Amino acid sequence: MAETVERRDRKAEVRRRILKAAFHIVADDGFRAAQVAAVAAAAGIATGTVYLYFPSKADLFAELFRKASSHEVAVLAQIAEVAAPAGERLDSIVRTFVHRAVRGHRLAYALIAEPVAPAVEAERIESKRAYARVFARIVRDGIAAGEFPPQQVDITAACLIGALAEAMVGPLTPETFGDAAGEDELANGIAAFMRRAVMGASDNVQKLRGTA
Amino acid sequence: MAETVERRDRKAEVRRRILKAAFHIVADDGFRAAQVAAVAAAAGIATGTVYLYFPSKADLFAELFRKASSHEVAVLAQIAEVAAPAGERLDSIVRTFVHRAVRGHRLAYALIAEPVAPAVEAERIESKRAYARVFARIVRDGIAAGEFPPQQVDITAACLIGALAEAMVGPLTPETFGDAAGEDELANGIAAFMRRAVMGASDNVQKLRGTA
DNA sequence: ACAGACACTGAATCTGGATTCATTTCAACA
DNA sequence: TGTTGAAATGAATCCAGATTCAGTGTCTGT
Repeated sequence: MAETVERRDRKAEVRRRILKAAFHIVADDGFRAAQVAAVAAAAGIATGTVYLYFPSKADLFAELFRKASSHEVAVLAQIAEVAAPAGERLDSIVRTFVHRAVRGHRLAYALIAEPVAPAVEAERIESKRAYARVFARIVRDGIAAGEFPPQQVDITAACLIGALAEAMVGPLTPETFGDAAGEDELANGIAAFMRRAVMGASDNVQKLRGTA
Repeated sequence: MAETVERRDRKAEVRRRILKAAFHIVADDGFRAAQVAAVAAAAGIATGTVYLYFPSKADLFAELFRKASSHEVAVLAQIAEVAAPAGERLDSIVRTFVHRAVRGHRLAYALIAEPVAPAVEAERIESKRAYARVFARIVRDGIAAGEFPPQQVDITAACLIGALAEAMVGPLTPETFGDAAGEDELANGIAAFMRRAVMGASDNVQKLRGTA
């Protein structure tokens, strides 16, 4: 008979191992390579065993996606909390996002743009909302501080994550990765776009202020 | 025998009928509802007949996607050619895009965000490039006219189409369509975002200029 | 009116994985 | 060491559709 601790730990450990194996497959070769049999093999268990820990493939990968993307969001959310002008925080976020995406380009592509099963797509949509909340907070702060002009915060936030994602899709696409401009140029371009988009100003306003 | 004009016309007509039937299915219920058998039934032919006109389902829907999306792009491209300040042209484009998307929301969702087969996804990527070219042209004109500040045009263009698409995904999602703000508010919000993003100014600069 | 050639039909086949489950192995307790 | 329930196995099964093709019309030119 016997139930506890040792066994519970062992089960938890196997579960973690499955998620880890699945993560590595996705981070290396994307969701396209992520069959249940491949995950099981990578985890060193039999195919059927996966189903003792997850009700279905969709559940497994939805959980995986949620964990991976919420980690990414958390990294950015931390930056968003720093005590600094909103414009600077936005800048840091873009740079961090681009840097991490380029470094782990296959994973980034999987999280941002790779076709996935509907249940996983639902997690992606939720993750975009989470990113949008991070942006929304910064924009609200910026408006409150008089740094940004008044605007429809939720729309701005959706536009910002959309802009960031789309600007990265090209450069991250596995078949053509590496073709495009360098990371810095890309980050600068996106950051400049975003600065203008939220401030309606940046350099321009500086210039005008100076001129005035 | 006989490669008659009559026959050729008839074949072309059947081909058109298949595409039209497929289009209606996608426009009504999305790609998810678009099985070959359903298309055949809607076109009033047998399943196998579809394969006399298209080498595979993927080819059929790739062509369909290409036609539908290039029509949308053409509509916007026409607006982009009008002789008017770049800022105004951008505004018209957003309004037209939002209006058409809301009116045909199921189709818009299918073209913008619905999960599709890889071959169709490739067409979506190409269509995004086409949208980006329309934006790029306007941005270039705006810079040349001194209306917009210098910027990395290709990045701006990618960001613009990303922003536009992402801002529409929420409102267009079939399950929640109709929940969100009205069309005008949405279009205004997006247009304002884009104006700021390309001009780094809009109202703000006006204000500052007036103040100076 | 007939022979080909061509076009259409739709039930049967094929396919790539996900999922199941009868069987085997393991681990804890007597 | 034997018994028992839990855990693991992986080959067999299932599945949803795409694709095929042998059989059946339909048209064309003579």
